[in-house]
Amino acid sequence: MLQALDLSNTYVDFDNDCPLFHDLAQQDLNRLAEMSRLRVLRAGQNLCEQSSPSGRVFNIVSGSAVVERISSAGRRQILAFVFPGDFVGLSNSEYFEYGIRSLSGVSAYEFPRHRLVELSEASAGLKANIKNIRNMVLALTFDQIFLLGQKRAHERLCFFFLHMLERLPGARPDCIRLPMCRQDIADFLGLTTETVSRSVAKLKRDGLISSPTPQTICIRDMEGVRELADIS
Amino acid sequence: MLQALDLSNTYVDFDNDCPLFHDLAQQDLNRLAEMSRLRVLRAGQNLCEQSSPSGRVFNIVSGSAVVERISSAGRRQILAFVFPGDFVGLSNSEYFEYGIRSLSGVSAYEFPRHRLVELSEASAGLKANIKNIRNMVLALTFDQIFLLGQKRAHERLCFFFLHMLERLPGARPDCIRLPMCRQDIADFLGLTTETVSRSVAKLKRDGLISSPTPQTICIRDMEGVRELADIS
DNA sequence: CAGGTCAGTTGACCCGGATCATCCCGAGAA
DNA sequence: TTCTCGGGATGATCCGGGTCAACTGACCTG
Repeated sequence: MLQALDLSNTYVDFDNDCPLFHDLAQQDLNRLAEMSRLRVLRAGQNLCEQSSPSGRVFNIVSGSAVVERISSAGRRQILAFVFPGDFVGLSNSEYFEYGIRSLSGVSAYEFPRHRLVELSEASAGLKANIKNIRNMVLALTFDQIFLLGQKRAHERLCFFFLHMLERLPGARPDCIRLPMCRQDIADFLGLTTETVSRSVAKLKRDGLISSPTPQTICIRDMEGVRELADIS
Repeated sequence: MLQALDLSNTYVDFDNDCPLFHDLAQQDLNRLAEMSRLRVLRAGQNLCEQSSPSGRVFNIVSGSAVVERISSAGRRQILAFVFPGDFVGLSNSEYFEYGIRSLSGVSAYEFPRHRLVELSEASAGLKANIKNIRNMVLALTFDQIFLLGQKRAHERLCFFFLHMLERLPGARPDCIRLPMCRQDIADFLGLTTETVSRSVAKLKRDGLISSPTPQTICIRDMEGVRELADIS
């Protein structure tokens, strides 16, 4: 990982699996590498602050982070969890409408937004990738709106586990290692930590999941979990 | 309105106030007119069906409609209300992730998505407009996620009134004419009709609003309403 | 080892909003 | 005029999840 810090190196570990870099020509990857800057954060630090001037976008390399919004009344809603390969910061209002905070040690490439946009005008591949990311984000937010508006606590949990299964690198149905604490899950699902605990307990009791440690979830009855999650 | 049906006419009432057509060259407007088709719907009809093949986008000319998602369990969440000038259908997955249903008589221009995208590649103005719309939509969905995850019933109502004040053409603080019924408001805010009624009653009692008819809302204490809405 | 801290769980209780039922009222239709 | 019908309001009751507090266990540090 350390050699990635050396930006003078022509080789940069821009992963082809990641939506932003997927199927790009080497030339585009080089351009991206030139304009990028690697940022390394410890747990609990901000990649960007809510309401600060925007103009930068990020691609997560390692670790995990939350995209969160905090109101003047101090209430917090987590808009998304982001993991290695995820691209964040696309909305281009003048100021960030959210903060991005690391859950663990995080490293991420930071790009000046206007330069990335310029390059995307010249590269059909990059442009298509950004478009795909935009659409994915919008689809995810629609799912979340439905979840918050219509689902019960234990249904939200089931949805959350399936969501993590899809998005968390390395997650498998029989072993999902959650990198976030109960408070983060609660603030993502519009619940409290107590309700998250109780809902997990209920799902365990009903034999749908097991949870050897609080951070590990094993899906026991995928059919049942899917049903409750009510995937449309 | 009827003459707009005559698409052979070089003049088409593409309104400059509307985000899609804003500041476009006459040449672009003409191209748009060529590829468009005017659709006229009665109340309760669908502009597009959830899960049907997508590939079309819409610009509302008159009337109002809802963007809704209905789950297999039959629960409904309204993702947005759309009004004259609004542009809908941008997300380009293969199938519509939502249905668009008219609340009243609606007329709307329908564009083939791929042709609109092609034209946007050639027209900087159109491209910028579409980008702005995308960003607006994303900002709105973030607001809605925060609302559904964190706010109380009467706070949701206050937010809703301010939201309508901004988005509903012709709305003024002392007179907001709501084109949707209580059930629609409830399904937008993640509440029930009864709770909507009771919350409106409470806001009236507290002197924040008045409501001469169920469809008319007058904001009496803008400061108080803003406070409760907790605009970030 | 004791003591402190912090995440998570569990129990007791409460309350906001859902549910169910009834009533009201304005718009048509006969 | 009367009847019906559908949207909205209101009352009674219930319950899911919030609130508050106590407890547990892992992991520190002195």
